[in-house]
Amino acid sequence: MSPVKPKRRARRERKVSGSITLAEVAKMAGVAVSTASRALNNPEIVSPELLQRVQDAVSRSGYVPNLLAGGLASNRSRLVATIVPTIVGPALFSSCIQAITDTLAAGGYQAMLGVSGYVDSREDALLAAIISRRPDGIILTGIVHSPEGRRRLAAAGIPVVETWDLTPTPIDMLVGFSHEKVGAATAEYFHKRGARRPGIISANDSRALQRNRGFTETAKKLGLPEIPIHLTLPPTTIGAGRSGLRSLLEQCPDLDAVACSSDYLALGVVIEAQQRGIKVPGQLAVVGFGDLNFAADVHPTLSTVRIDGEVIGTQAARFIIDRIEGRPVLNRVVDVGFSIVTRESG
Amino acid sequence: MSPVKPKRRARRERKVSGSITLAEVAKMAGVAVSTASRALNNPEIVSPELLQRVQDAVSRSGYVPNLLAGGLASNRSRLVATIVPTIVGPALFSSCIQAITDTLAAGGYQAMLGVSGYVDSREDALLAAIISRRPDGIILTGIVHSPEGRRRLAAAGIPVVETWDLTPTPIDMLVGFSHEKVGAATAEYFHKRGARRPGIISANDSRALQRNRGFTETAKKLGLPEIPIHLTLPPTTIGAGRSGLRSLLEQCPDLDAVACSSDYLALGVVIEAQQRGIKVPGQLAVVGFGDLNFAADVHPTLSTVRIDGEVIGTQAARFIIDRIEGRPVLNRVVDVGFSIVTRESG
DNA sequence: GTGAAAGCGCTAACAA
DNA sequence: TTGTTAGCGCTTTCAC
Repeated sequence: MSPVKPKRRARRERKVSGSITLAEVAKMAGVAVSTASRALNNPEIVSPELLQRVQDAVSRSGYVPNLLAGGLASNRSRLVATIVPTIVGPALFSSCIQAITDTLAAGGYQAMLGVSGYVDSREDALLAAIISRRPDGIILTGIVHSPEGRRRLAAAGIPVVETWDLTPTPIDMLVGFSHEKVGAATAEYFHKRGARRPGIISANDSRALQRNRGFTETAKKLGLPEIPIHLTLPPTTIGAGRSGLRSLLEQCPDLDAVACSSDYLALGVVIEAQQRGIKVPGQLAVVGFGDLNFAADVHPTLSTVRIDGEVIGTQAARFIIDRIEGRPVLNRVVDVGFSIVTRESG
Repeated sequence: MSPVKPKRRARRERKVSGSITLAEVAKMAGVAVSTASRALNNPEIVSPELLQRVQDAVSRSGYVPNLLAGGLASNRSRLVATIVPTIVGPALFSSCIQAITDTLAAGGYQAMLGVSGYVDSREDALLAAIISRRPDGIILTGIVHSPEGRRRLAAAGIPVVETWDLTPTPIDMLVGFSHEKVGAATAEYFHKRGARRPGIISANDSRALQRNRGFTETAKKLGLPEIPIHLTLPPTTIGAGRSGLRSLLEQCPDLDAVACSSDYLALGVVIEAQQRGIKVPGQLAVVGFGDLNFAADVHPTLSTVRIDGEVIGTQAARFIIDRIEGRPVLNRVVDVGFSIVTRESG
């Protein structure tokens, strides 16, 4: 019986990218593709001569590697996704994101920023889109609220770092600080400085609410009266601070201190107070949150809670890199703490 | 002669991703991979019954598509990269980026944000990293300065939109406004309102410098004296505005108007003026740039140049989507213009 | 409408 | 060291 000769199929017609491939570079350099690949990824294991020839071919051809293909083959994308709720609001995240980007870049990874918005469903969709791209790690600024999202993340088996928040049940790794302690410390701060009727102006987001809880509970222990709270929708603006103070004063004319969930709100409070002839800090003490770049430049200068976003970002990126590169991460939770910066406003 | 029997090689050992693949979904649904693929990407061409079976299998297995593989095979990544110089500085970009993200998401594309920093070499490196990921389009906020970068972009054959600037030689598509005209309009604005000794406080970046040029040239035509300029390094802050005014007043004590390259600077000028007992707008008119969210909330409210970042972002994203989807882009350059918002400060 | 299989460009196992 | 080649998981021909 004659052997079944496989039918020779015509070569499939496929539209190709058109750009230079590693194979072409290899041919130019007169080496095998694998050698060219090694020359680019592990130059130290290639003989100097061939290395040189490959590098020449690369620069002559203008070759740009296709990381989609590389990632698929190696199962490593060299991409670390960072999800932020917004880039509009609290400029507080900015230095953190910058630090993440820089630290990752230094380690040979690329940061990919995704903006989730404040809607849970959007966040889930973004998460799915991101996981589809098989990043080597994911950094979340703020917790993922939906259980669906958390499950997806856990299932993906990708290193995850949550930031800004010290939640009791992290998905994987965590770097942040205790919002409750910030609130408690602020209440003590006011109390120590003689305030007897403090209030709160705060964005209606979960982290700010945690700080409020810390504040009110401590205030109670210190024997302060019920704390009036004015909530405002994010993003926090100077305007919201102004109207917040108006509303708080209506509820409570003898207000003598305000804790704000952002420096923008605090600045708004100061401006509104000045307009009304209320002396800050004489009659009203104001403490903000974030130590944004203007806090030391306005008049009066703003007392505020300072968080080191850079430290958070750097640590988060390190966590991811360590995990990717197989180094053991002993302590999965890092508390970076905070400090209250005393300036003129309170 | 007996046919050469190809030696049966042992199956290669390869570490695999471990996650569910389309092949497994297909097997679960009892269909071919190609059918499963079609069910996900072109549901309308698959029979309702098989479609249902595939969808069931997807949800039962928790399948997450691998877009690296998909992108490699289809030569379309569904990724649009957006490069921003920074996310710290002018919050002006924020609404633009948000609009880009939203518009792309609505069209089924994902926005990937890259932060370039202000260093050219960093920008080039980022560009290379991004092109390696084969995005379907690239949106640049601000021009790419290095010729190397421009060449790379052109060579990549990826749709490119430049934004914020109306340069004479766009790489591809462009949406922005004329910074020179902004400067000219500001000079005219001051002149019309009676200023006789205007000055400029401005960041030392190319766009702000273009506005300065427009300002000084128009001022000259209007017969105004030489314009004193104080330059400051980005990012623009309230503090920089304050010291800027101090320095300008030293050079030129009879200053009666200041154009600032950002609202932060303008607010700093207002604060410094108040500290010195200079009346704004009585003795000093101040105009900012950006119409940031606080401009209407501070006291006095800030006159400023307003750019609609949302329009820019939406248009940029539309450009990209149209191009990707093969719709003809007739007009590759869009001027979105600007307006001067008159408020209390000038 | 469905299935088989040939790639996409690259990495890595294996052989030499 | 270097070369050969089998995949990575998917899309898209091509054939039925």
